[in-house]
Amino acid sequence: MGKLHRDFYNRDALTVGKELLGKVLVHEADGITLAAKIVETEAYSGFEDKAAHFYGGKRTPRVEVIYGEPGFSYVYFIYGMYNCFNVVAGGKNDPQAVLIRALEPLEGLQQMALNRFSKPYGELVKREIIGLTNGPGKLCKAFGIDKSFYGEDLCESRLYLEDGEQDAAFQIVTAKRVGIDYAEEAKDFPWRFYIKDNRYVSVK
DNA sequence: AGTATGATGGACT
DNA sequence: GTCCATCATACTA
Repeated sequence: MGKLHRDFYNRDALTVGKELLGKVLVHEADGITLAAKIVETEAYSGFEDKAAHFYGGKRTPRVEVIYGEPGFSYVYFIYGMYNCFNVVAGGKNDPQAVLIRALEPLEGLQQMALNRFSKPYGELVKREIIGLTNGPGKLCKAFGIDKSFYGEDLCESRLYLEDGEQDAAFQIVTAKRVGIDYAEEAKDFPWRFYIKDNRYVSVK
């Protein structure tokens, strides 16, 4: 069960987005390990993607990390309340990113419950259990991912990705991306990927 | 089931 | 001042 290394990320976002399904996101925080399987992703790819924060080659401090080496984290703050976590793909000066949209918790459920709802896992009702990590803002809260994780090297830090179980036989569903109605023709690009029938997927 | 609405603040023009 | 790669809650049915 190895940590994913730089070459994995050094491809276009559509490929990386698909292949990230079934992989495991791990955060080692203060002696507590949080781990969860990636079940939903979205690709943001290239200068022509009107939904992407780097559309048209826009290059501001916020998106700078996306123009750098692959395998780093791009975290952004949205709607005044939430953080979203992306993996930088593609090569240098080739902007590609994969938004992690949903996870299936594997380890550290107690801490995730505390992070999300400020109460122990045993007190969660069913919809809260699903709600731990079934959205991009939710999973960041559960994993304790905030702006301080901007630019983390996922190949070298407390936050990383590793291979999933080998028996992960699943079907990949391809769908439109979520929350980008402003993006004209790009809003219909089929660049969202999720594991069919997984209950943690945010939008079916 | 679905639809609507308000929260809340940083990035950018 | 405007725009968000969202979410929780409050409705209607």
